[in-house]
Parts: sequence; structure tokens; C-alpha cells
Amino acid sequence: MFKAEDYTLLLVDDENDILEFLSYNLSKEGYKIHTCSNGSDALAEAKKIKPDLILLDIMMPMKDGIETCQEIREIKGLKNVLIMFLTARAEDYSQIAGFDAGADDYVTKPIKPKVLQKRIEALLKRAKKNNADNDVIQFGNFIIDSERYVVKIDEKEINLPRKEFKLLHLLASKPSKVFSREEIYNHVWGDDVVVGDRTIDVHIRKLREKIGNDYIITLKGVGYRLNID
Amino acid sequence: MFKAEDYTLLLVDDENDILEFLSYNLSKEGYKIHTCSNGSDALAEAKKIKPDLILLDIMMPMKDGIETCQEIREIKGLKNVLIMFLTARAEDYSQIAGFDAGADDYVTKPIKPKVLQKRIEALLKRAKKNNADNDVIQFGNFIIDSERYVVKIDEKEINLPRKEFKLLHLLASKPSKVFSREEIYNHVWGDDVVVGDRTIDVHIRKLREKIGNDYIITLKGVGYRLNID
DNA sequence: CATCAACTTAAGAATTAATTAATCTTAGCG
DNA sequence: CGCTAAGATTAATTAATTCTTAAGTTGATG
Repeated sequence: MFKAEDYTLLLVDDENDILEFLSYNLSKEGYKIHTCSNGSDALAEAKKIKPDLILLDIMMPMKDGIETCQEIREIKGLKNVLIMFLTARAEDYSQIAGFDAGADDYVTKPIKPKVLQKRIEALLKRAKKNNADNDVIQFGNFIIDSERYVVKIDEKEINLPRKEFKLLHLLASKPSKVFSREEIYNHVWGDDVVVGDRTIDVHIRKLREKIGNDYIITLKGVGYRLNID
Repeated sequence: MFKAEDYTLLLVDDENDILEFLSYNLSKEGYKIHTCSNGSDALAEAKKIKPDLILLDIMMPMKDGIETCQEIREIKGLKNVLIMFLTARAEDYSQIAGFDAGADDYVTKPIKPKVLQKRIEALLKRAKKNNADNDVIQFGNFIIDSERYVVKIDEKEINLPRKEFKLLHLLASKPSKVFSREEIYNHVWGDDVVVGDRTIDVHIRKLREKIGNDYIITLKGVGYRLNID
């Protein structure tokens, strides 16, 4: 699901009123907000924080938004960052210049917070959809990659069959949380499937055989948890 | 580089004048254009032609644009198609409803052809960036050339029939990613085509016969993946 | 030290894929 | 058109892996 909390926005405008207005509205939604008041600062800040989306004013003293946008697109690592122009200039040629500079959207002032928020959301959602969001869990010497279906421990690849993989994936989704047998059933087998009492044990055993005995901790009468050191 | 010729657009509007105006302007750019004059037709047509982008009017008799958009988003295989609303309704609440229905952009009439074209281009570019359907895939000792329909392994050219080529091309589009049988069906055969359970197996077998057994890895109950070393 | 949950092992059940051969489909060509 | 051959699909059989169960054992804990 879409969560504004997962995204960082960089707001760039030379007018402090607008920065405050935007900051207020967007952080209320949950976004992490950074601000800059000119193009040069924006470049430096963007390089540093790698925002998901940059909201860029066009008319700024010194380096204007178009120029800033072009320069951002030159920077390796920021080529794919989303850029939205936010400006009072509604003229066609200005919009066209904006898109030619590499913008993803162009919104004219006055700003309607609700509409802006929806546009931001649409861009972020679309970008996310396209990014093969490979669900990789990494901690300590563990790497669990669902897309590739591999488990790596200390650089050594281990092949796991489906149920074992799912089980490890679950335990690793919250390392050091204790998962009760019931939780494990529900997640790995599904609420409706009924299997015998010892099925989990056997799978745990096989996992331990493959990844070593030190990782999965048994808590008698409570459940299992994954150990991280 | 961006080429309008590579994209198919579906235009939906109940006013014929507008359809003609848009068709004229966009086909001049090079896009392949299909048109519909109501929501129901649009759904059917979209399913059939799988456009890259749908331009949707909101106010239409019977099924309006919002509803049409929602229904498109329900259709497997069209979940990710780009949708742009194109409407006279500039009210905030209408825009918000549009984005909530799953739109990627919302443009208000009167239409400025140049600006519209830039917005369309921005959407298509963004969507393409992450689509890994490059014409030539190269990694390790593999070269897969979609244009010439040729696979080279260690300098040796191998000719593959259509389905086998598509299958290998898919696996190679993300080496070491696991492709489930369903994904393979959808990409190689198409969402609607129904073929038997063993069809993939046989194609995999023929591929292995030709490229060697070491490349395609079976993950029982999960799918297949291409190995890279 | 009794109890009971968890461990272990091995066997067989179930699922899934590989293989092979036969059949169906399609494109190209006389 | 009908023939042919390559390609695609299906069907039937076999093979392999994965999952589950059963039964005896272990060991932590109160």
C-alpha cells in the first residue's frame, strides 16, 4: 500500500512563504520533507539525500528551475528521480520547456494542496510500480531475496524448497520477534490448510540442517525466533 | 531514444470533433491511434489492443470516464496501462476523483496539442525507463538479439523458434529472477491464451537441449530462473 | 524426576517436473 | 488448394523432489 512516510521530498522555492506552506501541507500527509531556496543548494541537497521527488519552482534568482532540472538529470544517481515543476508560469512554452528539461509533471500556482498531493501520489505510485521492487531482506550475514529465491549466508548460496523458504522468510521478516506456531501456520500454510502437529518441527529441522543450528531459537510453548548477532 | 511510433494510444471521447482533433495531432507525431466513443467500447478495445496509454474523457453518457478508469484498473493485464484524463471539468474534486480512480495524469480542456504531447511523452518515457525489454540483452556469455532473433552463446549462434526464443528472452530479461509459470504464460503466451500444463515444460526442455542444461534452473513449485555465472 | 513440548528419523504420500511420443497447427510452396 | 515440414501443444508415463505423518527419543522445566 502507499504510505507517504516511505518517501522523501525535496522542495525548492525562493519564496519562504511557499516553502512553509508546502512543508506544512505535505509533512501533514506524512512525507519526509527537505527544503532549499535556490537551485545550487537543491543540487547539493539532492545529491546528498537522494529524494524520491523534487518539487521545483521555475522562477528563482540565479539558477532557474529549468536549468536546475537539466543539471539534476546530468547527475548519475539522480537521472531517475521524479521532478515536478511548481510555478506561477502557466504559458505553454514554459510548460514545454519544463518537460523538455526532463520534468515528470508541471503544476501551476495557485497550489491546491489536495490536488498537489494526488499528483505527487500518482507519480510516486507509478514510479514504484515500474521499479521491480525486489523484496530483499538483509541483516547480519543473511540475505534473503524473494525475487531470485535465494538465501545467502556469508556469501554462500543455499537453495531452499518452497515451504522452507517461506518459513525462513517469515522468521526473517522480523528478526528476533517470536513467531507462535499458529502465526507460522497462518503465514506459511494459510488459515484453512490443516496439517499435523509435527510438520513445523520437521521444517525447522531441515532449515537448521541447511543454515546451521545457531540461527533458529526454540522457545518451548511459545514459538520460534530468528537470532541475529 | 523516444519514438512515438513505438506506442499505441487509445482515445476515448463521446464528441467526435475532439476525437478527430486529437487523432490528427497525435498521429502526426507518429503514435498509433485507436479511438472509442464510449466507456464500454473502450474497455473492450483496451483489452484487445493493449494500448500503452489511454486518453479518457470524463463526461460521457452511460459509463463516465471515472467509472471506466476504475474498471480498467480491475482488468488483469491492464492494471499498469497509463491513463490520462482529458476533460473540461477543472474542479478540484473532479481531479481528485480522477486520481483516486487510478489516473496517471489529468489534463483540462481546452487542449493545447503541444503541451498534451509533452505530457504524453513524459508519461511514456517514465514508464519505459524501467521496462527491461531492451532489444539486445547481453550478460556473461549470452547475447540475445530480439531484432535479429538470434541467440549467441560463447560466439556460437543458435537459432530458436518463436516460442522458445520468447521464453529465453523473458528469462534473460532479468537473469536470476525466478519467473513463475503464470508469469511465463502471461508474457510468452498472453493473458488470455490457455494452454495445457506441460507446455512450458516441453519448451524448457527444448531450450535446454539447445543451450545446455546448466543455464535454466528449476525451482519446484516456484518457477524457473536463468543462471548467470 | 515426571511431564510434555520439541526433536529426530525414516518412510510413504503428494505434488510437481521431465521425458517421450503422438497429434495438432501453421506457414511456405508447388 | 493440398502437401510438407517445422513448430507448438497435448497426453501418458516416469522420475524427482518436497511435504507430511508416524513413532520413538530427548531434554528443558517446574
